Amino acid sequence: MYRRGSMDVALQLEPKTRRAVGAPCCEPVVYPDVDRAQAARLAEVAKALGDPIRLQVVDVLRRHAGKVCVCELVPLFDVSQSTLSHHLKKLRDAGIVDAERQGLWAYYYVLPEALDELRGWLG
Amino acid sequence: MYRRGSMDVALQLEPKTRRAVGAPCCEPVVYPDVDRAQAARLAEVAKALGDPIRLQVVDVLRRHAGKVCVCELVPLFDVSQSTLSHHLKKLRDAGIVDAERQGLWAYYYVLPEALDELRGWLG
DNA sequence: CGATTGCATCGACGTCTGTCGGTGGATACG
DNA sequence: CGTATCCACCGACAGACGTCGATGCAATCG
Repeated sequence: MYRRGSMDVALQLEPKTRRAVGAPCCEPVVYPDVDRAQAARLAEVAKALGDPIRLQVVDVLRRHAGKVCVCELVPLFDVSQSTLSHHLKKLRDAGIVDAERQGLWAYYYVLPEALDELRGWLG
Repeated sequence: MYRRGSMDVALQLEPKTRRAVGAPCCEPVVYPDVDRAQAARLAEVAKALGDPIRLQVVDVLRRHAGKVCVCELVPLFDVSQSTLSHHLKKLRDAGIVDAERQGLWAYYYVLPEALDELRGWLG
């Protein structure tokens, strides 16, 4: 529903010219707030990836191309289990991963759409 | 110098099997710390993009495909000039943008390499 | 020269974040 | 049943973050 072209902010940025003293530097440019929602969404995904541990978790899940048990994730990182659980929640909240409980274990996997959105914006 | 393949964490993630009680859930997996540096770098870039204003600033700069004066950026956002300057510094520190002073004005532009790195990791 | 402008930096503030140890609930084993 | 295990959640706490107004500084204008 977003994504019309890419994220067209549609700015009129004129090359700057000398201006009269007392006049403001630049004409104010109207900002289409349609894209703010998408910018907020993209930033949310980027923010979730903005921690080395979370980024590596996503990397492991993507590479594994399957569902990975939390107990396999924990020994990969030098943080406590509760901290890793906290990171996994952040990734879940950002819609980057999801989990599936299976008996005693929780299996995590990547939801590729969120990453695709970001990659799409990156070009 | 990084980038060997992509970011190969080279994990041995076996499908989980039933284990004996008293034994730990999973064998600890050695983690090659070569990739931690790259993960830290990617996370640094992602973190810098993890704010809606900064992401939109980068969007404007990329779309404009040229150097944009700070005074043209300021009216686009609902934050003070000092706040925007702070965000621009964050983007500079992350290596995503750079600036060039020209007389009284500062012109910002995107350094595409940082974004390329992240896009490369995203697949 | 003095005044003004564009921009970065400083100091302050409330909030968010990453980390931990501890706790609790659900499930599985014996 | 009791016990052990996996995992999410709950404080707590130090540090980082986003924001602002004020200040500083260089460059330009008159």
